[in-house]
Amino acid sequence: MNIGDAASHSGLPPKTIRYYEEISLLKPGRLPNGYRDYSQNDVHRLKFLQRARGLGFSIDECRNLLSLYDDDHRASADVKAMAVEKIGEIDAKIAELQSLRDTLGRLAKSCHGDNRPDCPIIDDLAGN
Amino acid sequence: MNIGDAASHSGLPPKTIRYYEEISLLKPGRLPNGYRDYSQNDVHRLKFLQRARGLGFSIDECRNLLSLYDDDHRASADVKAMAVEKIGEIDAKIAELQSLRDTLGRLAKSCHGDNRPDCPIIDDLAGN
DNA sequence: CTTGACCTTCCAGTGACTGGAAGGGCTACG
DNA sequence: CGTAGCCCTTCCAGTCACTGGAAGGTCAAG
Repeated sequence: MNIGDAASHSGLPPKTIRYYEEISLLKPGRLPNGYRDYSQNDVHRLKFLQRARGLGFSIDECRNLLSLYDDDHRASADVKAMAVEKIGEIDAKIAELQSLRDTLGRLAKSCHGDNRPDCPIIDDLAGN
Repeated sequence: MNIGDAASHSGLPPKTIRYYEEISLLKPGRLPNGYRDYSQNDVHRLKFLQRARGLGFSIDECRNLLSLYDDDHRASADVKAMAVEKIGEIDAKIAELQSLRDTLGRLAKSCHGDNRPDCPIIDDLAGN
């Protein structure tokens, strides 16, 4: 299967797929004309990567997940530990964004938002 | 004021301050020995940038905010519009993370997390 | 005079792609 | 057989917002 087909089957752009190969996340075969040739297994890996990236795992984490995926004897606890840690990170990020949102919301609410120049948002940013 | 003092007053590392100068967010004076010399106004701009970046504004948005900050006659509506747009982006990001969190939480909960190899998290990533 | 902290510039790397140029391959149509 | 148009290849550069490090100049204290 050509890279274009692998792209449409996996939901990843060709550029990204080549990049994943460059950083050794998969190694498709090659046809005599030099074109990459993707097997069903390669496409599975690509879909796996697409989902894991979509869930917020970094490339390095994906590499770990793939090696767990490849290892039939791994303990599910290893995978669960990664998921739980990632959940913690996501929760922290949500809390941080929530606090930003609250601050900005408060500022926006206190700003009359008309043609006059005085603006509590700018005042706050300026430290007043 | 030296860059080190500007750094401690603004809460930004010297490297970042030099970078901000490189991308024309401020232009401190120079002493005869070549050292950068930061005025009170420069330090205000740096603090302003530190707060705005902390609120999640991009560098380009900060550039806009600074030009609004510099313009005594700008309408507060202009600033409010940026804040409101940013709030929308933050809300969207929070919703996205929340959905990731829910998915991961569901997967982690369904995984027994023991020494056995079968793992619903990996199965889900693999598309099963 | 030396030590150590500070400053300077410049170059390179991060993460995860993305865009574009230059060139070769493949298929269909006239 | 030529060519048009799409797909493929590699390689280089750019993104964003810094960050690290090397090589060297400056300054104050002891």
